[in-house]
Amino acid sequence: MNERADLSQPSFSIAAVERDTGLPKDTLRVWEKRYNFPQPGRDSFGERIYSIDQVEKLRVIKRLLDGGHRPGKIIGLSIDELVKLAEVSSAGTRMNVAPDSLDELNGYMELIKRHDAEEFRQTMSRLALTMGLRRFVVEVVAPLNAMVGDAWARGYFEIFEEHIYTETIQVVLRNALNTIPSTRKGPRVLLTTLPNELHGLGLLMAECIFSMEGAQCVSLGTQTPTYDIVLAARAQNINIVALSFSVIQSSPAVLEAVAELREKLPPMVEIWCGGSSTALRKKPSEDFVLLSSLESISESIADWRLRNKFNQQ
Amino acid sequence: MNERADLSQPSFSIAAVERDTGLPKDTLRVWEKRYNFPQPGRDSFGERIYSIDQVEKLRVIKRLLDGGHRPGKIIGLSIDELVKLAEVSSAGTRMNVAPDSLDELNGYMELIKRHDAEEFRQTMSRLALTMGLRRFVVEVVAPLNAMVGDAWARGYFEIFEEHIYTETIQVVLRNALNTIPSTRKGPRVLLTTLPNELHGLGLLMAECIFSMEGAQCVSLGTQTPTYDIVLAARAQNINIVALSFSVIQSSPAVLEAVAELREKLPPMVEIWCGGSSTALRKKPSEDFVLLSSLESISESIADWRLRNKFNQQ
DNA sequence: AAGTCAATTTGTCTAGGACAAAACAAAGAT
DNA sequence: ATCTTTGTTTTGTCCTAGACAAATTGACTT
Repeated sequence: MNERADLSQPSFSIAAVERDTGLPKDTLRVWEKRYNFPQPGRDSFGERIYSIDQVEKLRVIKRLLDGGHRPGKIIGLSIDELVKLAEVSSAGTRMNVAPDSLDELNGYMELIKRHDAEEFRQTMSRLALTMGLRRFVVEVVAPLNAMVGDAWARGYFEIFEEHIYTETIQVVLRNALNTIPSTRKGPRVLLTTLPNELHGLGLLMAECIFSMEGAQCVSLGTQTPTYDIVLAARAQNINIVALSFSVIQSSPAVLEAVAELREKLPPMVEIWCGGSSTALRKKPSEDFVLLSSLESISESIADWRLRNKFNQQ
Repeated sequence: MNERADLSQPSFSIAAVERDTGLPKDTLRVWEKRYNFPQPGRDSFGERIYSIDQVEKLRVIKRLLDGGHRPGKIIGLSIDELVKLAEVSSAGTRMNVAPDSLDELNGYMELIKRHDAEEFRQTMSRLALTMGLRRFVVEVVAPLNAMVGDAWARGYFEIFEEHIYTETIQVVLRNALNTIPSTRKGPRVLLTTLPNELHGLGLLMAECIFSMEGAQCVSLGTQTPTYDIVLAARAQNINIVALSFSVIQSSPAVLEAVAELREKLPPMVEIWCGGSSTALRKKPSEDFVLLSSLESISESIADWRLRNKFNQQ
């Protein structure tokens, strides 16, 4: 019950571990039996007490799991091997960044690491202005997201540094969004994520691009149940429902939820899906339009405009 | 697994109910045995399936529980009786609203209900400007939050309407925050919530007040593990860690987490806790400063300034 | 290459039992 | 009469051990 009762010997209850790692209690217990890790100690009441080392290893494991690795293969590895694995798996994500801009991006990373939050925020604001919002989102924020995620998995970034990064970018983007004059002409786009998906930054990035293309955006924030998306689409007279997915979700659940949504929504309302989730890319589906990258939002919007030239509201 | 498979007959798995109500699976199972409610049906695999009615009753019960009621006394009541009870209990919270401004507030509620999001946003923006940010937060946003929560618990608001409300207020507040010139003189305040607490609006409201008082705010967003709060406080040279709690958390877990934080943070760094959670109010604690209301932030800051007159940075 | 089927892995559910901590109620002391 | 102390009840969360569907993998066929 009392985690970290002592500074020298911090210990976590199973509830605390669930809270800090996101791994359900049931899973922690069954791993203990199946993979012999983690093997927590027991307090005087026979309840599990996890060490800080175990929790940290669990965090890295969780991250690799989200990246597509399987527990049985990686749980036995040492923390060093896990970290190395995290580096390898993340290398692919950064491919599409020009090598010369990589130096710049690394410079921004250092700014965060140096904990100069104010300087970082100003730099980002300036960039957003000089580059233009779209290029800023596509060429700076998107790759930085990946790099920050990597840095965390590698242990180079602490969670709080990731939080500061996320918060800062959010402020900059929201601020930029405010400067875009609202329109009454473009498609009405509803932006949200499904339940269990609480990564709101991708959503905000998408909203930036959509707004730049002259769409009328209505954001519901994260975690809207499918039923409520249908209700909201009706109430807000929506043309396009845009959903953002991060890696965290399991593939079939995602596809199923989208299929369900497709069934409930009027046929006129389109569903557009984007994000880094691999689930979307597996099978081309009639249910939704795949936004394979942030750039493709622009194309899809242009496409939509052509299709709806005559019955545009 | 698939909640709401059908619009006409939505059903929830135990995991879905936990997510939607905040009641842990273990608790749901033990209630079933002890109080004979909820009595979910079973699917072909023998797994519990909860009806929408049961989930809605559970939501009201959770709300009453957070308000200090006890399960054994209220679980047997009908949904109507529960709602009545909820109205009575929440009446106390709204006490501090002048009766004439109640009409105004109800007007804003109607605006949301009418799904005129743009109109609502403009109204709020205007209010924030004319009233001043502090009065706007204290006299409009805070009571509206409570009213929206009530409306939702009573089934008058859909989830998506609450989402639109939250999103809109967030935009307005963040926008207002941007206009406040940053200072280098006040206390450095770290704002965040503990894991499991994903209600970010309270945090944002607090940030507004803090900023208006000339504090230097660093927000980590929601859900920062205690350990990372300590790291962040060190890295950012923080004087005050401000935590926001909504009703969702269980009392002992909250107090325990705060105690843990107190132990890990340098004695110089103060912990200030606010929010609607009843847990904080139970026992006066040496561990933290209780912010009983948004207004009390101002007093506490003034107090802090006095105490730290000479060693201010 | 692409689809089908079986084997394996993996998460989450079930059951009933246990027990400490919180909340309450009743008796005692100031 | 109000405050402490005590015992009793309520309540949440943990435990074990087993089960099984869903997800993934790998081998086989088209």
